[in-house]
Amino acid sequence: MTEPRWLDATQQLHWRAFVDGNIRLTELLDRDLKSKHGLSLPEYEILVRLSEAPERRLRMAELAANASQSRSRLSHTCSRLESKGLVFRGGCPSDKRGVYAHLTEEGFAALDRAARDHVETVREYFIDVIDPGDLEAIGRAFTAVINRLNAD
Amino acid sequence: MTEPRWLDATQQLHWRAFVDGNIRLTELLDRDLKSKHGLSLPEYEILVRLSEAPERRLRMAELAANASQSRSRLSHTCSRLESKGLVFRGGCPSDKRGVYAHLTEEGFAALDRAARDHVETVREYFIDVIDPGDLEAIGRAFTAVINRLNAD
DNA sequence: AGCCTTCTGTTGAACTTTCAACTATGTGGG
DNA sequence: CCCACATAGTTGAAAGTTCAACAGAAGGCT
Repeated sequence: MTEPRWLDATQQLHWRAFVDGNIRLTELLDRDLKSKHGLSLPEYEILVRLSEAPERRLRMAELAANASQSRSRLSHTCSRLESKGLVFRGGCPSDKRGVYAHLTEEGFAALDRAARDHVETVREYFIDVIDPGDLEAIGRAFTAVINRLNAD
Repeated sequence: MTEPRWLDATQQLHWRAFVDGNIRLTELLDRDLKSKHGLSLPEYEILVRLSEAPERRLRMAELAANASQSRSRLSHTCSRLESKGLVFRGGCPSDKRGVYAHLTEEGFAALDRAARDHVETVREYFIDVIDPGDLEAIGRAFTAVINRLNAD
């Protein structure tokens, strides 16, 4: 067993700031959406992906991949969203195994309402408190992380 | 109702890269710890805080605050860690309501083992794939976020 | 065709987190 | 001292997530 390459003091400081800030920011955004719109952050993310898809519908597998959720989890979450009337599921003609999740009109309206508040909160606690250059750095860095993850 | 200040295209790109990369990175780290050491990321975080505290013990409330968990959640998580023998709870002499969570020797050893793998994974998927300057930017940015959150 | 393997999505059970009480102790004011 | 009120931590049930197993359909091979 070789000695691991521990982070140096500065790296550690930055990493920990990220871990802490990230947890707390995520929690805040989740609470904010829940209290104002009855949507959890993962639910919100699903609605966003659907709203951006052609015809506002996506196959379950693709939606799961876009939202970085397991299929099982998406299945459960979709059932909840369906019972709220924000989403409905329809079959896929070309592949009888397939299922399309569609955003309903009501779902689109709910997303629109939620997004208006959400963006305001994201600004208030993130965008507006950091340096524009640092935002670019974050975008660059996490794009690199995604590429690294995709390389597996 | 005023029109919200939507993010511009570039801000949106960076923010989304962060949201996606962050989810996937967190998931990877969690899975990695679980499969190799049977610890979830939140459990790991708790052990880390305890290991750094004087005498490797902290009051429940303080531990909850450090690890950004609710008291209730910490209580449940601690029970699990206790049943694994990694933590034990003892009373507080000066405040009879109080409870100290202590890291056991076994807990410390388990944390040490886990940390060696964890740091390697953090490097592999984060530290080593991003620019050192971007890491600084991330540290700076999330420190600002934390300060903003604390201002409430 | 028949068979075997892979892929899609769902299901139910186990586990974790959240939420709303609740107990017990501390604190400050009359 | 006594009371009301705040604080520490726990609890159990509800809600959400993970995990393993499953049914049905597609694809490929002989």
